[in-house]
Amino acid sequence: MRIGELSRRTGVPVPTIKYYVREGLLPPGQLTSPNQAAYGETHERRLRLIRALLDVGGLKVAEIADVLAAVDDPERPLHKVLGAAAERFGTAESEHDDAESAAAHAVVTDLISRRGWRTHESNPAADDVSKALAAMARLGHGDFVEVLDDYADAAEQVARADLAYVNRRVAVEDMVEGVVIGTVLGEAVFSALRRLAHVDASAKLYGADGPPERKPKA
Amino acid sequence: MRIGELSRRTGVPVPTIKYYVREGLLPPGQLTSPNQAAYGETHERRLRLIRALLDVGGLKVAEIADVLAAVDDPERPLHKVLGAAAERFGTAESEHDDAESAAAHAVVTDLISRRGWRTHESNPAADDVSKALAAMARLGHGDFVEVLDDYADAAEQVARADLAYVNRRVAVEDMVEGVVIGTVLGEAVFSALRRLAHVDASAKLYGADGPPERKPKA
DNA sequence: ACTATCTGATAGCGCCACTATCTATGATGA
DNA sequence: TCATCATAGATAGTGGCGCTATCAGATAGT
Repeated sequence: MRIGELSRRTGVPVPTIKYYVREGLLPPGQLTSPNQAAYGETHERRLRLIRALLDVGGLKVAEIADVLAAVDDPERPLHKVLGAAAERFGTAESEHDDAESAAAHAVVTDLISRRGWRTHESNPAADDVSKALAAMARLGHGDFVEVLDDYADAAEQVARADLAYVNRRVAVEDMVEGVVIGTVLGEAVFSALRRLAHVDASAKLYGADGPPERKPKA
Repeated sequence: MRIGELSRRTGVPVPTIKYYVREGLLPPGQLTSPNQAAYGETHERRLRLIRALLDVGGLKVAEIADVLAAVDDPERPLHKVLGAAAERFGTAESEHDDAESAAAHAVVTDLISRRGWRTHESNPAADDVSKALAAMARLGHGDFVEVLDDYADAAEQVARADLAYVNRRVAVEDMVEGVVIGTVLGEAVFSALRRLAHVDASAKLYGADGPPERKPKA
């Protein structure tokens, strides 16, 4: 298959495919002459994965490059693969070391130990949680922590479902790719389901006509 | 308070504050003379909300403008407020009408009716779900639909917790703002908790040393 | 009076995901 | 054979976004 057909099959413009190759997202085609290259089904599949991660998962091109490099490296432990994608926040950068951040960090540390989660508070995801909680606290929603356990229950349930899914189809496809797809696209699925469930819960709580009348802002 | 102090208190540079005012995210200060304006605590609070939505929630400035316009409009029904923020995907645009999209749409319609969710398949979030499922199907993960009910269970649980939280503090703060904060920042919290739970579930399933050895790609 | 600060306006910057254009080469078909 | 088309690889440009720099003219505080 030449690049034109790859483009036709996936709907990705030819210059964009070349761009992905330049950025290391997609391996170059097999050169058959100085200006002809052949692409196979692995290219097509990889290209679809890239577009899904971009369009549905919302990852940036550089993040996708990291993730795919991890996917392609058989030495890389599976649990490190997602660390490459997990840095959706600024990671460090704005190091608020105020009261809210400290309190939020303590809450997260407590949550992890209380639930017996086999992870460490140094996990970047733990920082993300405390960053979000600290932002909420600064907005006067410090008591959001009271629903954290409900959230954690649901997160455990989702994680169990994800792991079972990946584990079940280990022989069928490459497992690591399955983890990436399940994690990134699964997040998009869950997020949208949550919005649907919000509508439902709201309808059940307030009736079909929506919530009660509002008071104007102070 | 003048703009300099507002900037100092929130850590947002003065030109950025002016930019937010231009973009309609922040109301202008009360003019006390042709070139002096006074800002109050509502401005400070609003500014912190903007930064949280931007930094933690990952919303775009234009989306924040929509959401805040809805928040400030007392006529707007509460359940419409989040529609403004819910369009995190391209909404329509790439209207794949292939087999995968049709199948995914049917799956979502079935899920909604099967669970008795009081929402309609025309909800943009439903499109988001089917878009993600269709992308998965194209990647050979069509059987991800089998975990959808686990996801939906968890989503219902989260939604119930969110509604209970918002409902409980209705008198304390403005309710609509609480919904926005809970929804947007809550998503960030849940997403990070899910990543932590993944690590834990993976450790429990495979042992602390991570998953078994990998096979190289075909 | 003098300096720091302010408003409002306009222009520019840096990043990002492409997209356009070009040259030199090779494939394809009447 | 030869005209036409597609391709590889390289470089430059585009449009959107979230700011950021600079300026003129006015005011505040001391």
